[in-house]
Amino acid sequence: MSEATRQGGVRDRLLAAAVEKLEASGPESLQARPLAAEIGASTMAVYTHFGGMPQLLDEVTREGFARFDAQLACVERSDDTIADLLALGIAYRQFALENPQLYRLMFGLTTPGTRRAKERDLTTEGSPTSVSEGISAFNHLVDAVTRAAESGRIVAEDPVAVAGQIWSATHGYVLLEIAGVFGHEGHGLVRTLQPLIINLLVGLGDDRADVEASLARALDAV
Amino acid sequence: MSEATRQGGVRDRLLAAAVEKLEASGPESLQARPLAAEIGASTMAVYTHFGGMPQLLDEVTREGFARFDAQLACVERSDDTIADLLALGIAYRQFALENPQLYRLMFGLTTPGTRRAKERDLTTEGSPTSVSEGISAFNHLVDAVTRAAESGRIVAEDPVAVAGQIWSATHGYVLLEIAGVFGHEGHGLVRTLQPLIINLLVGLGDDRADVEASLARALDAV
DNA sequence: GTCCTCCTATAACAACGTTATGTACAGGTA
DNA sequence: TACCTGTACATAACGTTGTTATAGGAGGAC
Repeated sequence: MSEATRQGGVRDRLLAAAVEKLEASGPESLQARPLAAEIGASTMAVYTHFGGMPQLLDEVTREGFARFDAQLACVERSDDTIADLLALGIAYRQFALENPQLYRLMFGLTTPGTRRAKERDLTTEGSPTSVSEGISAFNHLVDAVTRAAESGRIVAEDPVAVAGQIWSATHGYVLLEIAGVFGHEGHGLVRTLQPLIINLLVGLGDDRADVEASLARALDAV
Repeated sequence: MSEATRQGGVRDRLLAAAVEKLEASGPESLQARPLAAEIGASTMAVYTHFGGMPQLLDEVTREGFARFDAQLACVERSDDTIADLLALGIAYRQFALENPQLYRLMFGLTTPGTRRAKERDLTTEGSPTSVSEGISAFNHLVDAVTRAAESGRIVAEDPVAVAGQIWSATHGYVLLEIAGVFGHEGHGLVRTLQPLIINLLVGLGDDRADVEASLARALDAV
């Protein structure tokens, strides 16, 4: 373990290997023995550094939200608040499609493969810590909605509720796209997600032509 | 096994026990030994009747879609096509909230707890059979959208695409509600789902007051 | 040097999915 | 009736999983 240990602690390398392996081979491949072997350590490393596989999964979830938050924070702001909102949605979808396994784990949709983690409650399965951290990523959306409302483009008396609506729509679409419902050639994006968000924003008070112009602007900004 | 065998075959009782246990204790509790013991049989019953735990999970998924389809089929039609559409959404949410574990399994969001089912592809994880059967349930929505478009309430040149939009929104909201994001007192329904669908339908061309009237009608019909 | 603490490797345990083996019971054929 | 065939079942075993117990070793405090 002489040279392997050099690049970061055992804990960090274990966590990094877990995140990578999750996306590569799915959650059921996150097993204590192969994971530890991958970084040249023994199984005990999982228990001394995390306490067990469920806690390691929690840390993977936390790491996922951190990356998610970082990616959403990269979205720049312009004077077109709707374009900013749409750009946020584009970044949201991009993260989910690039990290589908991580995305599902983050939102409690992945069942922990660990057998003995039966104490988890169903309704709070998003894991208590991860939900509160997920709020950080959610706040990006609330901010964008608030700015869009302040700019007069949409009506949002309750920005949190409006953000919840947009979140629901995007979340649902992204999961269905990951599941392959819309086909694998990106047809779903222009046939479903873009019209969905456009229609929703029109319903929220914006003009359709203005939304489409903002969408074009957001797509160019990528 | 004298009296236990009487009520239905071993296969049916095994499947019924699996569905019940899934909703009661989560997917990781679907284990061969306890399941077989629950109906007074030995573990081999799982293999003679299903071939293994993954196939049993597939059958549970199929059963879920059958129940889902049956529940959606119960929604009656009226001359208010938007009210019918909303009633379908109400039934959709009701099924998902009453069978959250089954719902997540159906849409491939639950990782099979069985370790050796590694051959599953990520993009087709909705499982090949279940997606095609899920289309049956989806067709209820497409029909409702088509009728709403024909009645002139909304504009839907591509009813399948519009149905996909409504599906995405409802699916996403329901999953977030199951995850407990909107709190557990049903605030999410009136603050998020109802405004979301209303705004979406307004964006699709209907009048806001008409949508709200139809929603009231759909809620009364329950 | 001595002690203390943390981390680690090895080995073992219970439980899981799965498979192999032997047995009991059903239905057809003579 | 007697025999054969095949399906369904119970028992036991195998490999792998998460986890735990135990012993060994590295690095600082005094």
